[in-house]
Amino acid sequence: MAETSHRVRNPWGQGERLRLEILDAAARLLSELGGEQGLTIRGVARAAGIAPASIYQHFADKAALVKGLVAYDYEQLSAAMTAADEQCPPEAVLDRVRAQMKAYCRFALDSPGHYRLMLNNRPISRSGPLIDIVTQMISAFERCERAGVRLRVPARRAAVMVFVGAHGRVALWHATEDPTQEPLVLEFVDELISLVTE
Amino acid sequence: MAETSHRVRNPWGQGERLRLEILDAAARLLSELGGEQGLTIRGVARAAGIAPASIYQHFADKAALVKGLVAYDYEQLSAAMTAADEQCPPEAVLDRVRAQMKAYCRFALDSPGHYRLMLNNRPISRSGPLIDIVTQMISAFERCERAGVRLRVPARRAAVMVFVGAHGRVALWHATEDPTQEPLVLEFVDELISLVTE
DNA sequence: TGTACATCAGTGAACGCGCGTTCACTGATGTAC
DNA sequence: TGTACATCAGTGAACGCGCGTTCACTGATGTAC
Repeated sequence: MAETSHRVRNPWGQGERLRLEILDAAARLLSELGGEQGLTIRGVARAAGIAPASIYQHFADKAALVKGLVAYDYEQLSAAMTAADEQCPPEAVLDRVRAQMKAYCRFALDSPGHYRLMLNNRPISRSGPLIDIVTQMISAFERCERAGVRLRVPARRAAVMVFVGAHGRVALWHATEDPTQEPLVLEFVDELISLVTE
Repeated sequence: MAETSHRVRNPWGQGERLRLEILDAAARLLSELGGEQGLTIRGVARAAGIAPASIYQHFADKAALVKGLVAYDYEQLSAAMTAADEQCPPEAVLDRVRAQMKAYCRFALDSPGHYRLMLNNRPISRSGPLIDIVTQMISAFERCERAGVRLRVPARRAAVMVFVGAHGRVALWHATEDPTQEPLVLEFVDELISLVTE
């Protein structure tokens, strides 16, 4: 655990680097622990190889650190979904919906601790990163409709149902962590999408 | 907080009563806090008006206390669903499905702390109280099929999709705790059911 | 060019707190003889 | 009937621990003159 050699401090004027090192260490810790309960200032400091007091130069308190970590995670998730979308041929509109939702699930499956943290910090008001993701899915379904795909419910409802269903599925998977069920989670997305389309 | 008068001890031979008093106090505490983080041995002892050490006469350790509380909660949830089922005329098969799922959601809406605790303690293996609930929903959908209700997917899949969707919806509601959205959660159940039926 | 000082990155040691758990105990109520 | 003892319900005080946070500090690197 303890570093054998001491950390070399960042060069003059580069103090901001430590902020990222701290977030990185916190992210690693959260992945290892799989939950918020062990995510402590002292633990992060140990993981980053610094003194606990050093964290306070970059984050006002523990809440600010967690908030920073959540924002950091939402960026990753959002980027992964966009990348999955762009991987598809632009005219394969339903595949683009599928790819984005599966990227969402992939993130949740690969980083359960992160996902739980993101969703347990009262993230939903009338706006916010999670709402942005839902909005993105709504757009994707509207694109389907414009391309002639028949939906059994309005695009907005379809997006919400698929998103909510996918969240329910990954949340239940988190409750088991049974690796053999992992492919079933992604199949569930296909089922959901085929239920809202004709 | 502190009791003004001292608790009167249970009569000779009735020591087991305290077990229930402890579970009751823990349940109350969990409702007030809305989360596991403040559910401590010392907190429960305070809420029950006893000394922390007294808890160890009935529970081996904190984990055993939490386990006891979860079992206690599953009994309540299961009973509520059965009661809702029996409230309906036996031949109103779809209403019975709706009533049971809505009772499930009611519990989750009214007792977020309890619901989260129940679902975050790795409750899902090949058997267990949550699986029993899903099985009960599968039976309810099979009953619908036998009564001539047309399902768009097999009864088993329909039950899983509705259950997973409902869980997703309440879990997202927990992330907001916006009371104005509470009726929407129950409407979502109707939407889910109408999606899997024709 | 030297030198005094400001600024920077980061730390060591301490604080008070609440936690889970243990252990020897207290005092009331039952039972054996 | 009394009395010694067992059993019961429950406790007080202490333990060691890890936590979040504070504060005065150290030592290196820059800047003003």
